[in-house]
Amino acid sequence: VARAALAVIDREGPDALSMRRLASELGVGTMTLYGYFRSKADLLDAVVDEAVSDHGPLARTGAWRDQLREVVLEVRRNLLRHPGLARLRLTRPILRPEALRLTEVTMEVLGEAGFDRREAAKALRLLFTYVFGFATLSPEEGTDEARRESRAATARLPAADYPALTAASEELADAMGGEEVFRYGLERILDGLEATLERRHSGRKLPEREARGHPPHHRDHR
Amino acid sequence: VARAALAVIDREGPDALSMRRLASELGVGTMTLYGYFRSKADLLDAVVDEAVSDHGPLARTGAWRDQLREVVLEVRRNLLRHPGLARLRLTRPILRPEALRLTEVTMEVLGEAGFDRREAAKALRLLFTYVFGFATLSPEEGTDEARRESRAATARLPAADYPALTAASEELADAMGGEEVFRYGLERILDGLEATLERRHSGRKLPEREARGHPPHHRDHR
DNA sequence: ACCTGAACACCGTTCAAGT
DNA sequence: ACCTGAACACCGTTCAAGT
Repeated sequence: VARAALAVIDREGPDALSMRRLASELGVGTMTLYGYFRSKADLLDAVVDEAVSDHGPLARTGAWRDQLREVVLEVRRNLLRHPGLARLRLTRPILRPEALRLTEVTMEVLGEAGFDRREAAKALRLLFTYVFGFATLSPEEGTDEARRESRAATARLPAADYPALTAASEELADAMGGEEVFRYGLERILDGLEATLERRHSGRKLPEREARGHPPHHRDHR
Repeated sequence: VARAALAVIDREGPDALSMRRLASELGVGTMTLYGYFRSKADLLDAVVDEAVSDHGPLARTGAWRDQLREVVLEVRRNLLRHPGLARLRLTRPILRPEALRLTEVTMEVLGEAGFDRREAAKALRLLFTYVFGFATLSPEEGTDEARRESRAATARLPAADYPALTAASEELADAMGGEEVFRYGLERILDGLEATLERRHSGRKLPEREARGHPPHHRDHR
């Protein structure tokens, strides 16, 4: 039942999915669907679950950095498989056991790498925020148009007031999406996690202020 | 005109804004709005522009890392000022000159730090993906509920199959949102950018494969 | 010209009536 | 019990008629 809804979304986008549309697609009365799902939100939850559950097994070999990359790329592949769902998933947290396998593996890897539970949870959030954010901010299907719009917008700017943007017009358009841009950001995040870990291993702990979430040298503007 | 729409969204959320609703709010006929905007999408563009334009001036002092943090926090403050708009902004690229001031400053800072244009564009994308992703994935208003749901979900899991998640149940709930979690991720990203820069300064260039977007040791699974 | 009510083609959901 | 058509309270937008 949810699979039919997923098919509609994959084919025509999430806006095309209506209860009436889906019902006629299935050859039943509209209200019949309410026998299976209490509301449309319920139905969408089921669709997301359906889509999330079909990820492959994860090879747990190699250094922690390689394993983290593997898990993030698996999440990304999952998101790209059903592009129309990325935005829906932003507001529907991952809660089902099958989907939490990826979270579990990530937490295990982070733990083995040397992060304590508190930091591992935050590192996990960073990684997932990035994959989900990138998938919705830079959807694969919209990249070409985003590039055109970016180029047009930077071309219109007065070079005197916007020297950096006009000079980097082409590079900015390129960076509107695509696998290479995604990979660059991911490696930087992994670099960042590695740096914290090295700092810890070398005996130097984080300064107390930052450990509490106050980055050094930061003046609060409120 | 757009300001009235923004007020409705701020007050009752983006779903409450309809052409009919806004028209009656303004005491005019529904179709009068179509004299100002060609469609609802047009109206929403104007609303986003309205909201984006009200950011303060940026102090450009300090090390590049501090400046980048400042700019990212300014974008975040902007997003938090109109929480209902975060999701809308995901699909509406920043194109208006005023909004591009922040982009310009970011590119300038990255350039002065030592990134070439190509890399600066990708670093910019990473930073913006993170703020926007965090704002939509972990909205301030939804954090409490997300924490409850997270706790409930991890509590339901069999500890034998999910050792890391059940052990870190509390930490994971804490990491569902909030300023400290945001800051942690931001500092990691800045660490990552710093690491690339240091690698470059020390004369060691990125290995050719990674420079082209192929991270080292990665086996493509497709 | 400018504004707008009626109408059209849709929604999600409630409710009561069908089998 | 299970299914569902009609109805309700909404949408965005077109079109033609009002001033």
